[in-house]
Amino acid sequence: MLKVAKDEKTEQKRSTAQRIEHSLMEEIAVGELFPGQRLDEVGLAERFGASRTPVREALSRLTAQGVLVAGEKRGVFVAKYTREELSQIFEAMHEIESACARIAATRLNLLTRSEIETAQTACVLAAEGGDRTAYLRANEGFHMAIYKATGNPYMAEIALEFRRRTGPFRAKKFATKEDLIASAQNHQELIDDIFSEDSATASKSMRDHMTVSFIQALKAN
Amino acid sequence: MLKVAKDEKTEQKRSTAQRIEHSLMEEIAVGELFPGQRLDEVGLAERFGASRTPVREALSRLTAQGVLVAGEKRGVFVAKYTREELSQIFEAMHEIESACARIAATRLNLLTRSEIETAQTACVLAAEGGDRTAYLRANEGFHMAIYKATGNPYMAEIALEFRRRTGPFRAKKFATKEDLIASAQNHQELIDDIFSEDSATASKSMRDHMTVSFIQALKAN
DNA sequence: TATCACTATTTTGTACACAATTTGAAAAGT
DNA sequence: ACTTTTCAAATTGTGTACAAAATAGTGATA
Repeated sequence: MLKVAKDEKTEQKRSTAQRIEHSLMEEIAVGELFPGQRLDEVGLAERFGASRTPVREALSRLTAQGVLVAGEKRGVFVAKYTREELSQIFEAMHEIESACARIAATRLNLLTRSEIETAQTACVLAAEGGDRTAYLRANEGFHMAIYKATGNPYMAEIALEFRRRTGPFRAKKFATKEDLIASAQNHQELIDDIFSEDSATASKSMRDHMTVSFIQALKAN
Repeated sequence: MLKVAKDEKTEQKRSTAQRIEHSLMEEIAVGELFPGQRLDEVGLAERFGASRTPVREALSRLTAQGVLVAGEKRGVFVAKYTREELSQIFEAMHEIESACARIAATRLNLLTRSEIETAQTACVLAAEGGDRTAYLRANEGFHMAIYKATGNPYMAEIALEFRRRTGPFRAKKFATKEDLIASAQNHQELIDDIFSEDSATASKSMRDHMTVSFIQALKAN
């Protein structure tokens, strides 16, 4: 198979339902679908050129993941959180991220160190270039490299789930090039502490990083 | 509405799909459906007197929650974990439970203290009666009372999700009445430490409780 | 006997249609 | 003018049918 075919497979995944699910997830993460927006089954069916059945399956799964919520009225909506709820979500994410850093610090190896550094390089490049979208992606990659370094796919899974749920809200805080550069510098300190292989230091450093990040995000929402 | 009607509503919830979802979740938690077992869409449809449509929705949601997994062959299966995977899941659960205990210790109030004590009373009663099923339920209630005491529904949500995923595996370790009583006594120590309102003590106590619990569970699986 | 190919059967994915709720609005009555 | 009731339209939930895909089984050939 050629590269193109592989890319197509990555895009199409398997079924129509999965294609719709991933498309919606992407649109929510990027912010094309804004929080609170209602998702109409028939409308989506027309948009994707499918029937309601696969659309329903996609919506159902996204709801189970917490990316969408069933409103008290009819319809499902892109999850929208009050500042209070956002604060609670960030508190939970805070705990999980720092647990990841703590575990990762005890399990580092050459491969995972290298992957974290590579991801950080991408962050720095995107920040210096002032490319906001690229930085958002690189930032995800950086945190995912840390998740992977835990060697625990289940920790990684929940960390990633929170990251998805909060994506639209965290993205807001990156307005200027200076924001990007400041974030990338924060990463560097975090890396140093994780690479010290002292779990307490790593955990505390991640706590600080996330605290800063969340306070900025709360201000922007 | 009469009490009976309310119970019926609790049982039926809302839609056929949700009824099936909860029934399956229950059966998995109790162990009627054992890990690795294949779930057949048409078979379930007949069993629940419904068509494949709501069955598919239920299976889809349970898969998104990690209770079921899509096998490499056809069909969905009750999640089955190797001892290695189980160990990783327990590690993650370990982190989350102790984070819950830490947060709960800082946010206790009269209501949540009372709810934790009530849940513990139910545990002790079930343990002394040697009623394994009742103890399993009471134990869930006890941990859920702690989750609730965090005041953070999102922490509670992920903790509960792990609890569901590991239900069948943790249940195995409760074989004799002595197992139940020992577990209930462990609870009491944990309560004392959480009620001390010192977050570090509470967290450490939960870590110890879960460590013991998981080691026993790993032995039994 | 083993391997390959082809067919048949099971199973999954999607479309469509219908039934059951719910919401919103209009109309009627106080 | 405000409440209540009724009705219509939109929307969701479920059943059924059909198409596509995959697995298992059977047979043929080397």
